[in-house]
Amino acid sequence: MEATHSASEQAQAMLGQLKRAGLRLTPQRLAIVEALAGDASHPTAQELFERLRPAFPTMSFATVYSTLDTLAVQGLVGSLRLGAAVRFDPNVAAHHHGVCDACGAVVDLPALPLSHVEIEDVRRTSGFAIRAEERTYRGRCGLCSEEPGKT
Amino acid sequence: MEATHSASEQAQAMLGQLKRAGLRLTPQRLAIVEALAGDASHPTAQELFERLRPAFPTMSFATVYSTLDTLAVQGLVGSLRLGAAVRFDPNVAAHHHGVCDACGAVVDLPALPLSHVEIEDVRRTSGFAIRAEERTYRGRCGLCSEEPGKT
DNA sequence: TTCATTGCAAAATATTTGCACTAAC
DNA sequence: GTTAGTGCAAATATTTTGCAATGAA
Repeated sequence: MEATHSASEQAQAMLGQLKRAGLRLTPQRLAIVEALAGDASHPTAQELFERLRPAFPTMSFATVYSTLDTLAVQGLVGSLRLGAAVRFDPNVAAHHHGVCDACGAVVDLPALPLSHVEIEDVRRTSGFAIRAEERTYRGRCGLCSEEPGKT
Repeated sequence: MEATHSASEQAQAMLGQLKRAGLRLTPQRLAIVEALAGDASHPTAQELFERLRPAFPTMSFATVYSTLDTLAVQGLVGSLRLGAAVRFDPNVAAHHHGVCDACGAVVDLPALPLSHVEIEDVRRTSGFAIRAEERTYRGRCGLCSEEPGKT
C-alpha cells in the first residue's frame, strides 16, 4: 500500500476542511493536525499530548481531546479502542487493524468489503442487519515476524 | 444457533473446572458463575456487581473483577471491550459480536474461520502474520430491525 | 490450620466537564 | 467586537492494588 498523499498534503487537506466548516485554525489545531497527518502509528491522546508538549508547554489535555473530537466529527480521523485508551487514525479509508503480539504496534491492514451474501447470511440466521464492520487481528507484524526469538 | 447446554449445566461445568484447578468455591464465585452461565447479554463488571448486590451486600468490586479475571484465565469466559467498559461473555466458542445502533445490545453472531488464503494474502501484502481475529459489527439487532421508527 | 480469597479503601488510568480567560475571525 | 476555543482544575468512569481479616479445604 502506498500513500496517495504526502503527510503535508494531507495536513493541508484537513486544515482546509476545518476552515470550510467554519472552524478556527488555532496554533494548537495546526500542530495536532500536522502531528497526525501521515502518522500511521495510531497514537493515543496521551502520546500526542507528550509529543506536542515541548512546542506548546501550556496546552492541556482537554484541548487535545477536544481537537481530536472535532477532527473525528469532521470525518478527518478515525478512532479505535484497543485496550484502555482510544487511538486516533488519520487513515479514514476502510481498513482493518493488526496488533502485534510482540511489539504492540498497531498496523493498518487492507479490507475487502463484506459481500452482500455474507451480510444476508447473518441477517437470515441471526436477524442482525450489518451496517459496518471493525476487525482487529492479533499476530505478528512484519518486523517481529523476522525475529522469531522475541516474546 | 441452539444452546448445547442449559445455563445450570454450564454453571456446573464451570464450577467443576474451577475445582479441578484447585481453586476455592466461595459463595461469591458460585453466584458470579451462576449469574454469567447462559447469560448472552455480555454484562459488565458493574452490571454483575449490581445484580448480585441484593444477595451479597458486602461483596466488593474487587471480588467481581478478580473472579472474572480468574474465570478468564481458566478459559471459562471471554472478554470484549466495547466503549469504556469490558464486557464478559460465557460463550467461549469462536464467534463475532454485533452492537445494535438502536438499543445498544451486544449479540453473538456466527463466525467462519479465516481461510488460509486470506491469512496468506495479508501476510504477503503486509507482512502481518494473523493468529486470531476479533470482529465487531455495527447495525441493528433483530428486535430493532422490526421497529424502523426507533433511533 | 493454612493460605487462597475477600472487603475495604486508596490509587491508577483514561476521559469529560465547567468556567473564566484568550485570541482567531 | 464576538464568540469559538483554550487552559486549568475538578469530576467521572473503569479498573487495579495493598493489606488485614476471613473462611474454604
